Amino acid sequence: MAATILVVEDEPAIQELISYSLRQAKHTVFSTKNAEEAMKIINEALPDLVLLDWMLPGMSGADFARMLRRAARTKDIPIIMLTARADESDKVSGLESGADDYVTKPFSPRELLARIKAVLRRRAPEAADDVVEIGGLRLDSATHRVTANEIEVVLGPTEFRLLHYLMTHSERVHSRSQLLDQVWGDHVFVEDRTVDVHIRRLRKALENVDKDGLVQTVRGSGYRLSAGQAVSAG
Amino acid sequence: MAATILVVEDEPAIQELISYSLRQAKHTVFSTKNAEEAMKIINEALPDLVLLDWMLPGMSGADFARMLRRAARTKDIPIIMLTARADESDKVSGLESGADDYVTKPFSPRELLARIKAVLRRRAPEAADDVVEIGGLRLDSATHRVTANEIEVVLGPTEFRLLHYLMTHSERVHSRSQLLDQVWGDHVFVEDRTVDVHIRRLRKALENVDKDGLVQTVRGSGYRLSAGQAVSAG
DNA sequence: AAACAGTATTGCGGTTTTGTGACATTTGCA
DNA sequence: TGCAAATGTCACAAAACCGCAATACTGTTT
Repeated sequence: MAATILVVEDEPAIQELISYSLRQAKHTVFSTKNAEEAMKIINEALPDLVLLDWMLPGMSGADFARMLRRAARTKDIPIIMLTARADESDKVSGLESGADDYVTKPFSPRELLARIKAVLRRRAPEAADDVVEIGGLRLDSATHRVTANEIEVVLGPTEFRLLHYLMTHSERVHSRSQLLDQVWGDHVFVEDRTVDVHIRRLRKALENVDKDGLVQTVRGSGYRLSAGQAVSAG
Repeated sequence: MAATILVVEDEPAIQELISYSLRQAKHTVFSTKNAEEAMKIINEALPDLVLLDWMLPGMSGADFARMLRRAARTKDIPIIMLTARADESDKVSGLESGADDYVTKPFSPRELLARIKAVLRRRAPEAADDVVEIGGLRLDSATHRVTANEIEVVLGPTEFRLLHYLMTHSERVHSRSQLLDQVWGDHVFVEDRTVDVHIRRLRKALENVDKDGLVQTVRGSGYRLSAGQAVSAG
């Protein structure tokens, strides 16, 4: 959800407003007043999206958009054009130049954010309908369901993600820290012990379909999901 | 089968005839005399199809079609061109400009409707199905009716579209944003939470026929319509 | 066997996400 | 013009979740 956005807008006031609200929404913002500088920034690192003013000193926004569209490296970056209300033909040429959407000034920060969200979502590859199946347990991310023998296992969001990760990386041992990074997200400050709790919740839910044995503890290392059962001698 | 159609035609008589027969066929119609106005309408919300007169005052139909094809947001809208006579070169250029089909004047409303149906079907293979039935709930988009066990369920327009979408894309989880895009429209700006309210209204209506369990909440992800029950062991 | 270190369980307070009913507007029509 | 249906937002209640920490276990090491 949080993305890196390049804002190309010469009016300081609008520039300020946009940057502020984008940052407020957890996005990372780079901003410039003209196309030339924007180009430099893009050369450094590709943003996830470009907010481009239609009227710019020097190279116009439309021309800049077209340029981005022509270069292989930048042609897939979503572009949202900022146009002045008045003339409709601007919108037309704006979109023709390759923009994914446009927002007419004046606009509310809220609207801008909604548009950004929509464009980013549209660009994101349709979540592949991936279905994983291991040891008689089946997880379908499209329908967001986990079943075993036709019986559904009800899981909370975190347990679902955790199981998803374990299933797509089965047979391997994952330390608690690794799980926190992969399942909770990078740089999240949560106790290692919390993983235990979620593993516990996951196992409990799997007990209902007799599949709790799939989640195994590897003492001193972490956890592992494995179809091969852990046999305790004894 | 009911669709939203934008008619761009400058001759009042023909305009009238077309609008009348389209509405008769349950389509929603927007109409204008020229490309410029048409652009404004499209900026508001995308129609499912555009009926475009080849000859238009100002920007020509062909140019307008090309323009639509170039813009990312509109390039997938089906276009049917209305040409003055069976002039081969017109047809050719018409199709070249990006039209999906063409109809030569004079034409019968019947022929026009057939072409429209064909084009829409080609574009949306799955939406062509007029009747959907899931979990004992039956929705007929032709008669705009929803029934369960012979009993009719009364729904408002939005709830109807929402249910229709969910039924034609059942089992899958849809986020609120996705639902807004699909059910409300491409360029509308409303709160995510609004979806909740309509889901609520939909469920309430379905309660009358004991089918409200079909609409399920997937916490953290969105909603899903499913015939399968969530069986959670205690 | 006692001391340890690593795990399993549970209960709980605090949050976040949903469900709901009420309300202000807008829209279509009578 | 006035009414009724349809809609988008709110504010508050209800649920579902989370992460933590205290406590109970388990397997190892000395």
